[in-house]
Amino acid sequence: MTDMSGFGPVIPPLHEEQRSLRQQVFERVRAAGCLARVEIAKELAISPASVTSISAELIADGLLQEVQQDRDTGRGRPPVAIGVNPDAYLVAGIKVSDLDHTGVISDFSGRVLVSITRQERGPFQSKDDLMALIAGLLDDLCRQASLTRKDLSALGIGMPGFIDHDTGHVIWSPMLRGDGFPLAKEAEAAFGLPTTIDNDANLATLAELWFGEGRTRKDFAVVTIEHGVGMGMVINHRLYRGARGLGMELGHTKVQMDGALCRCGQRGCLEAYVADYAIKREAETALGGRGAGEGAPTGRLLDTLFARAKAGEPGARAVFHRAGRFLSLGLSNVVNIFDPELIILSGARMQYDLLWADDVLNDMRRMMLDTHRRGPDIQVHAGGDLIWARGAAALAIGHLSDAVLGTRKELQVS
Amino acid sequence: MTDMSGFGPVIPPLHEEQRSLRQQVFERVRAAGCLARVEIAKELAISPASVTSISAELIADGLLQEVQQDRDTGRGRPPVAIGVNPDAYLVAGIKVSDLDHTGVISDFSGRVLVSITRQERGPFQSKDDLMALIAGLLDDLCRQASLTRKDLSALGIGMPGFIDHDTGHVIWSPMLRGDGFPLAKEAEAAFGLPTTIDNDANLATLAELWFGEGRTRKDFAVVTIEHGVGMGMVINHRLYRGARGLGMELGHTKVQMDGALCRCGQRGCLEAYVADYAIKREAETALGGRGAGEGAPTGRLLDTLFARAKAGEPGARAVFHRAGRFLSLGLSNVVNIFDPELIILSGARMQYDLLWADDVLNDMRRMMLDTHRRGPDIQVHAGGDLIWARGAAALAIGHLSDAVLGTRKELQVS
DNA sequence: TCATTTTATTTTAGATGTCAAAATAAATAT
DNA sequence: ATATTTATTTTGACATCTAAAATAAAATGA
Repeated sequence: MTDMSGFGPVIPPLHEEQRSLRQQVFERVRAAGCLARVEIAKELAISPASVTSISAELIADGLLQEVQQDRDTGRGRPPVAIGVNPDAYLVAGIKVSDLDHTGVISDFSGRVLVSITRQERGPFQSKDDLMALIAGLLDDLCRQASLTRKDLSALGIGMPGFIDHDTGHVIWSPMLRGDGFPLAKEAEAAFGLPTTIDNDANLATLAELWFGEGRTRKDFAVVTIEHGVGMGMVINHRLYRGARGLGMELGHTKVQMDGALCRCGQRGCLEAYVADYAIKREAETALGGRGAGEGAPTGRLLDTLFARAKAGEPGARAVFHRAGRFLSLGLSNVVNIFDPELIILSGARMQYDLLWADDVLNDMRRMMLDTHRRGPDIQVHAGGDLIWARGAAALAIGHLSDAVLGTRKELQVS
Repeated sequence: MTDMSGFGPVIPPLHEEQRSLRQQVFERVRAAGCLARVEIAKELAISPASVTSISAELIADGLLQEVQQDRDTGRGRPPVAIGVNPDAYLVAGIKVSDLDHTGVISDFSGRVLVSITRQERGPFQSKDDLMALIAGLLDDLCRQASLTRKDLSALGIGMPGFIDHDTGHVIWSPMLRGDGFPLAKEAEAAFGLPTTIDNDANLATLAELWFGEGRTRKDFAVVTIEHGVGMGMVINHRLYRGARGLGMELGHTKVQMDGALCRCGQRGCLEAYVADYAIKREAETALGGRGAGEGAPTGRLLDTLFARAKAGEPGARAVFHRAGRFLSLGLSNVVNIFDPELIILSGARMQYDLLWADDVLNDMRRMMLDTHRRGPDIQVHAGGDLIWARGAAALAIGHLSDAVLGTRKELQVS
């Protein structure tokens, strides 16, 4: 270091991180459902006077509204609670995948108005096929809700693969044969809606952050087992997407040198031991033709395998046992890296409870560093398909409210 | 979700993250070395009027000063640059380890006034031994600089192990036989200096963030190979320590189920293949007694092994080759998780260039997901021992300047 | 040389956002 | 009905930041 070169981190101006009081008040009300002005003032440590003027503005803008609450208070003037105005905006959230597609229309308070679930296997070869699929889901949703696209204010889309949320580009997706393309931009053009996109694991994580257990947690990880293995990470109440937007690919971290073949073409990826397709290919061997028949869908095959394992069949048990062991190894790596207070195991495959049996979690704890503290809480959310679409809706609402609250500029479809 | 329960993340008030303009101006000047008022205004997108008043205040407080610069400008009134006042405070940074201990005294502008390096193997059994070691280093530094402890304003201490920076507790350290203890607090009491502590890998990372290549990078990882394998991660210009303060333990992520024995007692840790001691135990076998003699220090043994490998001896090469392969696997996991733009390999063992030979880095790139983008830059900093102590000094300066700038409260030894 | 131009900084006079304190409102308790 | 309690709003003040004008300090060009 020469004398005049300076030192210390070169931090860019912080305008983006600064959340205005206006925005903080809104987010606090949204988080609480409804909240009296006094409580807002107390929680944010600002004066009641400020809360009055800010909330008056937000109410005038139609974003918040006063809500009636049942009296259970003691003496004194009763507080009047403020909540998000559900009718401020409507948004759609859509998640497409290689088989299961889901969608919701949600109001501005996060309530799901209508939802759809559809199973439809590709072939999705071109981006046009994909756009058509999304358009179909969007139209079905609108029809079901007796709305038109014009009634919506934002759209969130999720899909598997490498999705660059920041730029709105699909870099690569197993659903897409060709090159990636700027999905967000094209969806905005096609549907006339400001569109935000993300990968499916991040949607599940957003759903937990916005609607689930993660709401009150500062940091947590969500690990999904579907066709692949995904992870989403919340750091300091925000979804962390990796330094350049494409990280958190737990499924492709290596757990074995020159190990099992992964669909990504490499060897030893966690996914190649734990994902859907990895279990399936072992199931075919283990069941030895006594399975659900040649060419049966993965779900049927795995269900059969699981039943056999539960019935005590050694071959079937061994398949789940190995998958569980590698999962525990992968989870211990997450703990050793991130030290989260909570890990949520999410996704339909979590119905196979052998994957997270006690011995799996004990294995994980054994492989964690001993720092004389409680390990992370583990929760399993085998919940329904709608999780994904609700995450997409959260994506849309988040983007929308940032746009509306951040600057006063009108939201524009650029 | 019921109706009144709210949704969206529950974010606590942001007072801590809000950096005052005062602080931003200071940090920008520090980062640049010296900077004219106009440029500060431009970079922070604030008015020159604000810069005038803020910088006047900072100069009056003795934190900044106007500095003379050579004129190379065109017409117009020449800008007058502002820089950190080096004499505002002095701090000490000390890093202790199982063998090599280093320390520096640095002025407020980060310049190293005096430094010491000492080799001294334990036994450090009790915290008293450790405190005595630190006291000795501190006194040596002061003597060498003709200062007393009272001339210093802050102390940063780093050591290997699980160090909880936030609470100032040593949870566990290989240097300590017994339980952990509140090192920061006890050092404050013993030396009369506000003390901040961290683990050694984080010091190396801070040194890069404050003084090195990392200054201009938003995100990067530092991987250290010493007696163990450590990692530090910078996310958004800040050192990230994991959700609960004890993460980033790359050395103990598992790269092999039931693999090689690690000094932590578990099997398959990356460290058990790549660290100092892991190579050493293979070296003893590979050299078969032709090494540096029974009981030779690790460094001598590894140097011998490296020389043999460079000379082409197959057994010696094989040892480095295996370590390199596992290192590449570990690094690819870092990339797949964090997607950093830069990875810095740091530490004295990086002088063994076989560890990061082209085929190792190519292996790493092969194991990274292909996202059609450039992989992370890789840099190797085999630099001197002072890195660690300078990182500790950065820790102290950062803490000190936050305290001085954040609130106007006088810094107090609590 | 000295007015002109250019660029940097400071001064000045608001605009804005926030708060403390006082005033008002709306309930319960006596 | 009146006092008490709690919530909210109003008011006036203060601090922060800005735009615009004024001033400062240099090079340029007559």
